[in-house]
Amino acid sequence: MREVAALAKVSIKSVSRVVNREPGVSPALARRVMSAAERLDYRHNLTASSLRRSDGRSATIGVVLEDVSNPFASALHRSIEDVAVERGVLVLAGSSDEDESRERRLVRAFASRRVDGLIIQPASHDHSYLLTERRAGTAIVFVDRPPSFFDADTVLTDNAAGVRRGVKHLASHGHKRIAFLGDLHTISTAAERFRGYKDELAALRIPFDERLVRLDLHGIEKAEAATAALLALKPRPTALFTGQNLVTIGAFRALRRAGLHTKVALVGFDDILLADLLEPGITVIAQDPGAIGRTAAEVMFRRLDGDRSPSQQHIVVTKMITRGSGEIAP
Amino acid sequence: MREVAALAKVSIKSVSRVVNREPGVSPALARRVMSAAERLDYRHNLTASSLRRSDGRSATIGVVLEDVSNPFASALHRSIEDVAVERGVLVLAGSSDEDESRERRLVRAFASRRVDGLIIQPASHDHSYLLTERRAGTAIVFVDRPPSFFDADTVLTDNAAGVRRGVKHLASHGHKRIAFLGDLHTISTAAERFRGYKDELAALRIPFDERLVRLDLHGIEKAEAATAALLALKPRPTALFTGQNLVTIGAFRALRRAGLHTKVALVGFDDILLADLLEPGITVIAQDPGAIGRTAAEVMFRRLDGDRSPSQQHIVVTKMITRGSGEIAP
DNA sequence: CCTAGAAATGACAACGTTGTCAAAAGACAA
DNA sequence: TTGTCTTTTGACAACGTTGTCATTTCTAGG
Repeated sequence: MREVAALAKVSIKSVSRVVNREPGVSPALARRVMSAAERLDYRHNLTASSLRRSDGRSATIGVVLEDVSNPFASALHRSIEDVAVERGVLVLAGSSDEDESRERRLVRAFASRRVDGLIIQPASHDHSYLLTERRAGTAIVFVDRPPSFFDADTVLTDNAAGVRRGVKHLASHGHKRIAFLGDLHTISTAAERFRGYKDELAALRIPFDERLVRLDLHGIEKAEAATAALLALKPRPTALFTGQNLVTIGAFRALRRAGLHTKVALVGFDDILLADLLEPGITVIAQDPGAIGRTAAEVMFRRLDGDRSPSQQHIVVTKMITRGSGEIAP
Repeated sequence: MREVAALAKVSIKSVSRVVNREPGVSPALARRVMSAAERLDYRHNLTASSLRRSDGRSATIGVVLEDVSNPFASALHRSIEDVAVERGVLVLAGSSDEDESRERRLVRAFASRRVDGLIIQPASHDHSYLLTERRAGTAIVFVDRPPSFFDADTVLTDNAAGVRRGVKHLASHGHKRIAFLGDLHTISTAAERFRGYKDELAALRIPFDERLVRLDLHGIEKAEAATAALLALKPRPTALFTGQNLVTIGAFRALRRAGLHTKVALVGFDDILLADLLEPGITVIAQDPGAIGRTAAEVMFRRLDGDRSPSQQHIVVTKMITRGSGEIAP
C-alpha cells in the first residue's frame, strides 16, 4: 500500500479510501490510485485490515460438520456457502468425526483466526465452552442437533414427527411388527428418532417390543449385520424403519442378501441418491439439508447485523417420498 | 496479551514466548503466564501473529472445488483436510460451479486472506492470473484437471487409460457397437476420457461411429434424454460407456425405463454409492479421490517446507470394479 | 567473594492496515 | 477580494502480535 501511495503520489490513507470505496474521493485521485495498484499488482491484505478495523470483522465464518464428505453435511456446507458468498464471506470447514475434542479443537482454531460466526453440527454434549467465543462477539448457530448447556439459535429437522409419519405409513399398510434400527444413541437426532418410533407405536396401540430394536449402529456394516439378525427372528418383523441413511443402505443390503427385499417393507430416514433406481425403490422420510443450511446462515448473518432478539429454534419439515419399499404389505 | 502480561507481572514478549512455546523460558514464568491466560481466558490472535511473523504464514489453505457437495469433490476435500489438520492448518473451501470468474473470485478472496497454499480443481482455461500469487510465495497445486498456461504441480487420474480399460472390457465380452456419453467437452477430464474411448476403438480395430457419441451431457437429466435417443437407434448400441458419475446415473435411468438394463451393457467412469445394490450392479472404472486429495496436500506442504524442485505431474491409477452391468453379452 | 559466560527476560519497533482529527483546497456569496 | 462553509486529502497513532537486540539474572569456576 505504501508503494502504491508513492507511485500515485498520494498518502496511504487515500489508497485505503480507494480500496475500500469510501465516499468523498475525487475521481481523478481514484483513477491514479487504481492504475498504480494495477501496475504493482497490489493485493489488499484483509488480515491487516481486520486487525485494524473497529469491528474486527474477518469476513470469514467457521463451519464444524460431522464429516465434510458426508452427503448430508456437504449439502449443508454448500447451502451455507451460497448465503455467505453473497456477502463476500468465506467459509472455513472442518470435520469433527463425532469426536468432542475434535469439535473443540476446531472451534479453538476458528476462534484464533477470529471468524465472525460459527455454524456447528454438534458432536459434543457440553457447549458451555463457547461462552468465551460468544462474549467476544462471535455469532453462533447450531444445525441438525441442539446444543447442550448453551443457549443459541438452532436449526433442526423435526425428527420425531418425521419418524412418526413413516411408522404410521407402515402401519397403514397393515404392519404390526415394525423393527427400528438406529444410529449411536449419543447423537441427539438418533435419540429423537427413536423417541418418535416409540411415540407412534403408542399412539397406534402397537405394543413396544424391544427385541425389534437395534441401536448404536454406526456405519453400513453394523447396520447390515443387525438387520440380518433381525431377519432371523421368529416370527420376523414384517417391516423395518431405519433411522439414518447409512443404516438404510446396510439394511437394504441385508434384505437383498436374504432375498427378502420384496417381502419385508422398509422406510428410511434421510434420502439417498439412487434410491429410486433400486428394486424396490426405497421409501424415505427426506430431510432438506439445503433449507437447513440456508436458514442457519441467514440467522447467523442476522445476528452479525445486530439482531439481539432471544435465540430461536427453527424447525425444518421432512417430506415422505414413496417409492415402493414402504408399500409392501405384510 | 497485554492484560495477561500485566496480571502475570511479566513483559508481553514473555507471554508471546510462552504462547508460542519458544525455548528458554523458565518453568516458573511459564506457569505464571499460563494461569493468567487461563484466568482471563485469553485467545491467541493468529491474525495479528501472521501479520507480524517473518514468514507471514496464516496456517490456512484455500481449496477451490467444482462443488463442495459433489461426492467426488467432497471426498477430495476431506482427504486434504486430513493432511492439513496434522499440521494445524485449516481449510477454506469454495465452489466454482465450473465458472471461470467464480474460480478467480475465490482465488482472489483466498489471496486477500493470505492463505499459505491453494489447491485448485480448475474450471478456468487460463491460469496465468496465478502468477502474482505464486510470486507472493503461495504454494499452488492442481487436482483432477491440469492447469492451462501455468506450470505447477498437478495430481491427476489417468483418465484415458481408465476409459480404455473399460472399453476393452466391453469389447472382450463381444461388443462392437459401444456408445460413449460424455460430460461438457470444455472440461479437460471429459475430453481426455473421450480420447481414451477413440484410442481404444482404434486399437481394437472397431470403426468409430459418431452417431454413437453424445457429448456435453452435464447433469442427470441430459444424460437420461441422450441415452433414450441412443437406445432408439437402429441398430442400437449393445453397450454404453458413460464418462462421469451423473451421466452414468442418467444412463441407467433411461435403460431401466426402456426395460433394457439387462440387455444393454454399461460401464461407467467414477464409482457411485449403492452401485452394487442395483440390478444389475454397475461396473465402473473407479477413481480414488482419497489418494488424489492426500497426494495434492502432501505435495503442497512439501513446497511450503521449501521444496524447490521442478513441478511434477502425479498420476493416480483407476480400478475397475465389475458388478454385472459391464458383463452383459450383446 | 568476584568474574565470565550462559540463560532468561524485557523494551521497542515493525507487520499492513484504518480511525481520528487536522490541514489544504475548492465553492460560493457578499 | 474576503470570509465561510464544504469537500478532499494527509499525518499519525493504533490494532495484537513477534523479531531484534539490550539488559538483567543466574551458574559455575577461581
